[in-house]
Amino acid sequence: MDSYPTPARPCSDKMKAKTDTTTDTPKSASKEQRRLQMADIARLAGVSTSTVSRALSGSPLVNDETRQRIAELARSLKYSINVDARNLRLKQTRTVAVVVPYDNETRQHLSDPFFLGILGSLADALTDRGFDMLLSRIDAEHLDNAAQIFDTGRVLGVILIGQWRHHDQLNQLAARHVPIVVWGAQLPQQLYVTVGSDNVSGGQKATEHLLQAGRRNIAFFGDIQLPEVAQRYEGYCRALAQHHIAPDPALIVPASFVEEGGKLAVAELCRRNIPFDALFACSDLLAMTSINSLRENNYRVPDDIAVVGYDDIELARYFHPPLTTIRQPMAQAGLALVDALLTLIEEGNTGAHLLPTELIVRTSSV
Amino acid sequence: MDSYPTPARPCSDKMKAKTDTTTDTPKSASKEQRRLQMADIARLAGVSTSTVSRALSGSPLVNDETRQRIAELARSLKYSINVDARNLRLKQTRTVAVVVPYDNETRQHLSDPFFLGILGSLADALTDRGFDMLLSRIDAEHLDNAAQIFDTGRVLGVILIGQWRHHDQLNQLAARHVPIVVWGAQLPQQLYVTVGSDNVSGGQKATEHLLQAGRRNIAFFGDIQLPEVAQRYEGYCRALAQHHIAPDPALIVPASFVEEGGKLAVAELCRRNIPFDALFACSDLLAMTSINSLRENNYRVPDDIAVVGYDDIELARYFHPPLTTIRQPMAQAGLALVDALLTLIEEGNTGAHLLPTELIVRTSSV
DNA sequence: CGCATCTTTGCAATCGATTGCAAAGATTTT
DNA sequence: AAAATCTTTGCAATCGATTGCAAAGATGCG
Repeated sequence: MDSYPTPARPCSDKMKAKTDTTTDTPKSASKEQRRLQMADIARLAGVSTSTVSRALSGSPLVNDETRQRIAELARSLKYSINVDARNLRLKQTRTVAVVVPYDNETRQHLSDPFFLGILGSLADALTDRGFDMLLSRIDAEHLDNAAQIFDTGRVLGVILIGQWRHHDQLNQLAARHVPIVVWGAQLPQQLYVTVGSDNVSGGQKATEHLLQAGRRNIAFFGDIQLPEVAQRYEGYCRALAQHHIAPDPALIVPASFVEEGGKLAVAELCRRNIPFDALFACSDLLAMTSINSLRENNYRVPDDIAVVGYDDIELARYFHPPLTTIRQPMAQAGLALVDALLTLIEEGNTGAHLLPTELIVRTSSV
Repeated sequence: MDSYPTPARPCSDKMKAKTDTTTDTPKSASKEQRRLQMADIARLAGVSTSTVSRALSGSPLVNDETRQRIAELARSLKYSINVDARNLRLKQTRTVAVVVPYDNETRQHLSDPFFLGILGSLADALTDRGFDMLLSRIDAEHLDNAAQIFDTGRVLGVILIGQWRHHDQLNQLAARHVPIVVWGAQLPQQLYVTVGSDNVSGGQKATEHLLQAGRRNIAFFGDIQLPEVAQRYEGYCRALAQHHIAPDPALIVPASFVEEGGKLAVAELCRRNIPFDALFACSDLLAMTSINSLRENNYRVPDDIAVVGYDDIELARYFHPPLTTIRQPMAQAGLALVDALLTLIEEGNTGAHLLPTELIVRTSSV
């Protein structure tokens, strides 16, 4: 592995010192002016860099009038402090890593609208709190690589969007004291912090809603290997149990979130000729592709098949028919993830955070 | 403005020096071990930091066997280099800023699926080339604030997703030699680099397609204040002109990209009782919300009104009816933006980049 | 007027890496 | 065996900021 690339443009200290004594190199200085630094401000203000540093950081050790002058100068020259140097000296940073796993097999990159939405919500939450956001992608099969970005010291913690099947890797990270918060489901023996919606009650609400509508053969579309989906499935089973219905294994289709998941799942049900009158899909995307397939197979939605999705992505309401779904509070999600990370760093692990879900009834189910 | 916050956790150099001579402070050292640094590796390997540095960066100046040993040690201890320190010394960075404007009035944050998609595509392109991505948001009315992140020295350039109406501000940035590439339309007297799809030909293709289908009263939905939309409008006019049709001002509705844009636009047309048999919407989102409104007003799509969108977001094909649209090549977009930025930095401004558009015919128009 | 106190500033060490140069050790040449 | 060369390593300066301490200047008090 080529972890430590050779620097592209070496620079010679001694040569620099030489040219310093001479006047400006005419060629490069003409266009590409050197970035402004604190020493420049100091020179122009006739003070030392100490004073500039103190002035700009609001230290009481500097005369008010001096501070004004320096601040004005810095502003007028559009000087911005070199954050790398500052971070190095202070051993601190205001940057948070946000990591999005991608599935190496399906090459599915950052495409699910729900995850993209979370990203937007995170950008908002971090910006509001004055943090920068370093976005990166990692192979979903090696979530533990998320630690690397932390080890480089550029970020104070990591937010990982998507838990996948790698509970163990995440536990290892937590054991190494990597400050990490994961969007996903809370699991037993979990050392890391999760933020996620209450999947069990979400699944239960969706199923209960379909049962209330008189449906009895409710198909479940989703990959139970994924913890979040597994919990939604548990909610599904609970709701059925309350109505004294045993879950029918034939109605459980392990549809993945990939592109044609819904199509394949519907085809599977049709092929096996299994009667069903409702469908709970574990994501809105899955619900939408499923509805399209149902339509192609001459099922009417909701008349023949009532459909409930999950997520409440923005387009759910614009779909035809508008999608009944379980809303995960996206705006809250970003805030909750950021707060969880900051709390983790300051106070240690305070456990998992569950966000409430809400049944949004539109016309795909009634 | 509070641009220079006071550091939260000051650290005393002299005190550090004192504790260094004593043994470990039992309390803090027990759990929160200090981050590993090059000096540690050097000490454990029995060499100097120079050698470690050279070994990890693959310099030929170090003995192969020594390099092996050091590399192995670093790997086993999961040592990662401190990127801030390295960047500071080398005066270089492998980080690119990606800036997404948000509309302060509508508080519309990062929600259009197309922009989110570009983001994903950028994340891919940057990761592939070994760059990190620093994501931030700025007020769309002050695009020039995008320079600030560059002035801090943390990024080698800026990619701005969305041009809005602020051609002038962007030109100022370019004049200041901020390396910036903008997703948007090429305009006259443009100093900065843009990457965008060929909006004129895109608009033309969409309109031509509707004309071919025999439609004659084609409504145009979009905010012509935005350069990209203006160009699509120009394409619309050209196509009409080729068929000797004069654009009818009554059919031009300045729908914005906000949530209920389509609904309002359709309502406006209905209210004014203007006959139309086709609709070209300047984004898929707009097309979708418009179709929903049309349906509520008892128009059939495409029988009564043929609709063409723009973008070809993933959900366009899953919509009902599946959306005819102009595809902007999203995956290419990320690559093109990154390449344009790198070229700009290395070779200076080489002009605007136009990506081809493609008419994707689905059932909303035929 | 002299000395103590307070306010304001600058010097210099420091953060963790990189690299030119010098020098030690190994190897070859004469 | 001595000199020349090559290989490998370490020293120390450097990147741009921060901050403890010392010191200069201003002010107050007896």
